Amino acid sequence: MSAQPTAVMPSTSAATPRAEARPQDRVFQALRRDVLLGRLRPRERLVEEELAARFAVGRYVVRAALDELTRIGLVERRPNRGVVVSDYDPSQIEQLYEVRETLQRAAIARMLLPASRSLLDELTTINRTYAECLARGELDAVAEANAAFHRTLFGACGNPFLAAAIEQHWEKSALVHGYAIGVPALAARSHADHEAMIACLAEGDRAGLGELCSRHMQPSLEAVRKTARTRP
Amino acid sequence: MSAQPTAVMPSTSAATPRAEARPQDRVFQALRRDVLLGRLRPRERLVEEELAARFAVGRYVVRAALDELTRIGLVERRPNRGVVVSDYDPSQIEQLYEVRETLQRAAIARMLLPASRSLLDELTTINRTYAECLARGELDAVAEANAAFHRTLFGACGNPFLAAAIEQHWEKSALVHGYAIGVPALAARSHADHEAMIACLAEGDRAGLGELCSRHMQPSLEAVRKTARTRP
DNA sequence: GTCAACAGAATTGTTGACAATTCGGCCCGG
DNA sequence: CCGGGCCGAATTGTCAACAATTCTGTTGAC
Repeated sequence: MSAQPTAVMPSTSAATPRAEARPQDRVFQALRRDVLLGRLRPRERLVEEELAARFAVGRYVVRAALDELTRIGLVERRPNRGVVVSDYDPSQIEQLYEVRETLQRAAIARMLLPASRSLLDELTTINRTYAECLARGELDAVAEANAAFHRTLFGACGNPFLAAAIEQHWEKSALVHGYAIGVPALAARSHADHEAMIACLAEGDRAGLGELCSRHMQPSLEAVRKTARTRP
Repeated sequence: MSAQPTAVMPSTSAATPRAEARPQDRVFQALRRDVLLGRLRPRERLVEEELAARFAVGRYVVRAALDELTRIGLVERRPNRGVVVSDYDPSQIEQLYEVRETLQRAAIARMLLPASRSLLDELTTINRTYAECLARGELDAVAEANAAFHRTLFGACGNPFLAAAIEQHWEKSALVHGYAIGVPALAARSHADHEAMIACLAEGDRAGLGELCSRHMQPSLEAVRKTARTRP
C-alpha cells in the first residue's frame, strides 16, 4: 500500500478535505483555482515574493506550491526566470484533447456496466450540486463539482493509473474549458450531458457513453478553434 | 512556445546533456539511476541529510531533487515522514502495464509509416549503442540507451502529450523492468525486439509493430507474476 | 539613428539555523 | 504480563538572510 497512483495528483484529488493541515496546500489550492477560473491568465507571471505577501507566508511555501502546480502542468518554471501560467497554443490543445479522448475511451472500455447503485447515486448527487451552485452563481463550486463528476466517473474504470492519467490531462485542459462555466448555455448543456452519461451507466450502454463523452469535449474545443481563426 | 508538454518530464528527457548546470539536476539524475538500477530498493528510505552529505550539497537541493523524483513517481513523500522508494504491488503493476499498452497502441496508430530515414537511422544508432554498452557491461549506459530507444520511438507519434504520457508511465514501470537489463538472455532478446521494431517501421507494418511492442513488455511482466506466486 | 556594452534593480536560487512533527523506547499503573 | 502516556532522538518543515542570475533602461561609440 505504498505507492498509490493517486499520489501522482496529490492534494488535488485527496479524498480527505481535512483541516488543510499544510500551508503549502492552501496556497496550492488557491492558486490552482485562480488559474482554472481565469483569474490568472495564460503567460501571466507569478512572482514568489508577491504571493508570499498575499498569503502571509514564507517564500519557501510559495515555491513548494508553485512546484506542485508545475507538476500538474498548470504553470511552467523556467530556471532562474520564474513561473508563468501555462499557455497552450491551439494545435497543442488539439493534441491534448486527442490524448484525453484516447484515455477516456480506454477507461470506458474497462468499466463494468451497468454501474453500481452507489456510483450512480454519487454521480447524481454531484450533478445536483453542480446545478445548484450554478443557479447561485458560485462559479468556484461549479468548477469543483464539474471536476468531481469527471473524477468520479473515470475513477470507476478500476485502474487508478488510468484514472490518474485522465485527471492529469483533464486538469491541463481545464485551462481551456474552464471559461465555459461562465457561459450559461454551455453550463446547462454540460449538466444535461452529465445526466445522459448517468443514464448510459445505468443502462449499460457502453457505446453511447463513449460517444457522449467525446461529444462532451467538443464545445470547448470548437471555441478554441474559433478564437484561433479570429485571432491568429 | 511556452508550455511544452515535454516540460512535464523536465530534466529526464532533456535532449541537451549540457553542462549539468543546476546542482539539483545532478542529484536528481544520480538518485534516478540508483532507483532504476536497483541500487536503491523499493520501500527503502531516503533521508535528506544523508543525501546532502553524500552529494556535498545543501538539504534544500536534495529536497528539490526528491520532489522531482516524486513527480515522476519513482519515490513517494509522506508529509512529515520523509521519502521512500516507490513500491508497486503486482496488481498495480498489471494496471500500469495495461495503461502503457493502451498508450503505446494509440501512439503507433498515429505514427506516419513508413518511418522517415532519419528516424530509422537514429533508432539504429541507439540500438547499436545498446549492444555495445551491453557487451562492455556498462549497465548504466544500457539502461540509458534502452530509455532513449523507447523515447525516440514513441516520440515519433507526433503528439508530444501522448509521448510524454508514455514516457511517464515507462519510467514508473522502469522500477520493475530495469532489473532485466542485468540478465543477458533478456537483454539480448530486447535488442532483437528493437531491431524487429525498426524493420516494421521501415516496412510500414503497423499491426506488426503494435504486436511487437506489446510482446516486448511481456517478459518483465511475467517475471513479476512469477515472483508474486513464489513470494506471496 | 542603431546597436553593443554596462550598471542597477528585480527576481530567483541556495544556505544555515530554528521550529514542528513523528517515531521509538521507557516508565508506570493495572 | 500488558497497554497508555510521557520523554527524547531523529527527521522533516519553515524562515530570514545572502548569493547568483536575469532583466531593464541608459549611455556612448560608430
